Amino acid sequence: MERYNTREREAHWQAVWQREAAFEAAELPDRPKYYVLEMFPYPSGRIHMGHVRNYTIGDVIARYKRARGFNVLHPMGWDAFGLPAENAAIERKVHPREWTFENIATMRQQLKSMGLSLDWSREFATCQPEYYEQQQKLFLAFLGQGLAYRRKSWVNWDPVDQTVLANEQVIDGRGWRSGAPVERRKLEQWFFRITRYADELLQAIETLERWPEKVRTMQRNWIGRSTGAKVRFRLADREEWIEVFTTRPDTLFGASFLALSPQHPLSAALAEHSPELASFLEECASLGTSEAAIEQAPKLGFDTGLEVLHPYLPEMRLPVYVANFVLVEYGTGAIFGCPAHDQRDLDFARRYALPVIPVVAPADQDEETRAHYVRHLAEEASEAYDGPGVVINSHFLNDLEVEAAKRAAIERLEQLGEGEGEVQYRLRDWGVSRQRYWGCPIPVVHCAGCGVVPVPEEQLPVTLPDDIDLGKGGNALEHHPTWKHVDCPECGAPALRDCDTMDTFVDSSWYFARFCSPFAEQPVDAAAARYWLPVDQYIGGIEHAVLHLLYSRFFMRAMKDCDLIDLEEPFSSLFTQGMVVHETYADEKGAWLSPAEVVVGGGKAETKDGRPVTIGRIEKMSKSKKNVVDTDHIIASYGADTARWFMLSDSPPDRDLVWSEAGIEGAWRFNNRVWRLAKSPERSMAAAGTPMPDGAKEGESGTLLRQLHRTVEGVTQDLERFHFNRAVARVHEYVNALTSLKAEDEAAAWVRRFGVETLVRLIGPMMPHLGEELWEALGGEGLLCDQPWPEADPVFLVEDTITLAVQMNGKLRATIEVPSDADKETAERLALADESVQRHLADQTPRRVIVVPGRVVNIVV
RNA sequence: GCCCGUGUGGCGGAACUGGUAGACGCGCACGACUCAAAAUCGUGUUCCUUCGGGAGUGGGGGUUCGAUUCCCUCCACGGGCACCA
Repeated sequence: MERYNTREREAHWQAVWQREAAFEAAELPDRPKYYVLEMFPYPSGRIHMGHVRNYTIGDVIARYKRARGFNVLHPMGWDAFGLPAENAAIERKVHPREWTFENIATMRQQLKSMGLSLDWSREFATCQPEYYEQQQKLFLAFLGQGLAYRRKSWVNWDPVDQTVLANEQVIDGRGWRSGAPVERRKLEQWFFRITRYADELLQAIETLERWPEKVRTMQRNWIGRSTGAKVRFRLADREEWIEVFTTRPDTLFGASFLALSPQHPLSAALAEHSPELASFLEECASLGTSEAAIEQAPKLGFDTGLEVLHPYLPEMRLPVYVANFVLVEYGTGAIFGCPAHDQRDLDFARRYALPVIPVVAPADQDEETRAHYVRHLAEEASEAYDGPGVVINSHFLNDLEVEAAKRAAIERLEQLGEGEGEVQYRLRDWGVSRQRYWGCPIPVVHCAGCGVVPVPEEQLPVTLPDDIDLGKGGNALEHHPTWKHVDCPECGAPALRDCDTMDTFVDSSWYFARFCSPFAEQPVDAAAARYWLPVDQYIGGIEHAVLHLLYSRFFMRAMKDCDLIDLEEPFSSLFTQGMVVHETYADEKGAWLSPAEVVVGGGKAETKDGRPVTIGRIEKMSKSKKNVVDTDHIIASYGADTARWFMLSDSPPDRDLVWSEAGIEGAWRFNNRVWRLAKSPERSMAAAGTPMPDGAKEGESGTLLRQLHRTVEGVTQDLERFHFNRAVARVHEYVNALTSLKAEDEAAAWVRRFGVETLVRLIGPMMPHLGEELWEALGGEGLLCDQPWPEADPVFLVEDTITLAVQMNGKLRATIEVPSDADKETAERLALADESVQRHLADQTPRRVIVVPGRVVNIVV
């Protein structure tokens, strides 16, 4: 039997699409646009199954929207700066640029073999000077607006590699590469003022209706808005104040101490005159920052000997501690401790024998219970009470509910001038400086006389030097003999370039906007951006739920404030797909085995030479567990369409997809089945373009026609809702019906031909190569990718008769055929007349009959 | 600890707004074709059953004529955040 040669035919159609420039987009103002984008890949080496899934989903949407008449933009590029390139350079002695572009070449080829409807004419890599020049312009624009600024900040410092580490690069308090204990250092760093938009970014989450609720929640939590008060505690004996932030001003009368962060400026100042404090601060700095270390670390403090005055009770004095659990980054870096109603404060108070003063009690306690509650909490409890209730022991706040007490407390603070209501965010400004070579250079010069001087626009781009020695560790740009030495653009005196590069998240925060006009002389061309943006459908992994997606939202606002774009929200609809996972295999010694080394069948597995294999957990594909399936191998064996079909068929796209050999085999069978169905001559010959014969609506042909239109309707709905697995199931059902159409008359021949043509149109977005192949075989005009989407004819969506379920007391007893327009009385009469119903009814009289037209008849006895 | 998800056959999963649970696929079994195998096609496949039925969507309870769907509660798994004052 003739077989479908995927390798040859898929390559053929890819070449045709390329030759015809089928997917190159242009701005066509009279047509509705649709911008679909998948998160662009980091060129790490090769495409993995996660990419295949991501780009398959995006391509289905792109091709479907194109068929629906949209002017589709579907571009691709490379997130090409980053640490792995530098590591490869060190390990393999290749230049990061060379390594990166080799990977890009490989991965581009792999993506092309998937048959994606991408506009390759817009391709760029973020490491190209043409791209990062524009990014440097953005940086300078931000600088001009006060959105980029410089300040000293605490960083994770790797003393061996001589570099700053991101939080994610610190594992159990040690540098991820050097293994050396990480130090806290204060360095001059560049920041983007994302906090300026904290409230706006939070508010606007409500408008992102087509984003997953999960992502919206994560962003809300990340921004972390909390309302409370700033309170000034005056130091006894000095005209100085310590500011604290609290969300519980209602518990101020329960305060028994103040605590400063070890990094609080006052802590450092005091340590200058106190060796004991200095050594305590050192101890705090050396403590691990890992989760485990934090969990186990006791609450330690150092009594500074200072005292502050209570803002409401000037006669009351509170001791000031430095405490290891107070974060410098949040609030003011200082807290007041209310042990009765905060667990951490209670732990601390018990350790240092500080007073515990209950000031909130659960409402509706009788006198005795309350007395017991207060005594217990004050004297022995190890758990603080942070529940609701009424305020006690608190002068003017007494008997108020907690929320009312907060308002009253703030009001009094403001009257006294000792504080005011305030909103705090967890969100901090975005530190973008990286002491790395392979990134976008920060376009400023440091001049002894003029300070920080922006590089003038005509001198951009500030390009990375090629002759670089990455072997020395630390910042290679810093070590470069000549690169950093320039004349100050303002005064002409010898000056130094900023040797830091930008965080790679900067590169990905605006690339989607650049795709609208990838070769423009400014970051974005206003007309192109106005036409294409926002991205209508963005697709990617949940791992970017916060950083990338939040930074991009920030960037659009920042660019808007620089008059570079007129947009706030970059992505109107977001879809986060699940991971591709696979069984893990281990041999008798516990060593991991790759799927290629294992033969699986009937729930058992062994190696190819017959040794026993243990089937382990299903996990994300990873090199370390060896449960990786090679994409090239799959595409070479089964073709891209089969891989795509399988990606869509088994699981809903937002859940994890279990890759299985059996699953891909099933998709392969279906691929061939459709090919044979459409290729068999008796099905494709007759009836092209002729009007529907009279008899087609009757009998077997009529049944198939109705199913055809139902399928079109259903698949359309499914694709709109990202229910690809259901669309696949529907197409399966439809193919089953189409194959079993037995009639041989003229009407059947016509329906068969029309049925196959419709099938080809429906599978086009999902299996595009096979679609083109069969479109051609059917004698279709032009390319399938330019054909309109089939329309369901409502006439065929209504049935003459419907099946009605008949229940007795909610249990199914029969099904009956009734005319689809039958009224309640008819349905009830037919149901009661049913033989099976009569048998179950015996002598009983129905007490009640509920008829839901079109659904069910329930007889209650 | 707090905040989200998710629990349905041997497996992946369907079931729109409370109305025939298990669509479709995988796997398995049997059959057809074949000298044989592969491929292909067909039939069956939730469990129990005395073949009348009965049970069943993580467990328990509730609302309803009727619950996978709504409410309460507990359990398991997954994810996010986490000394955030």
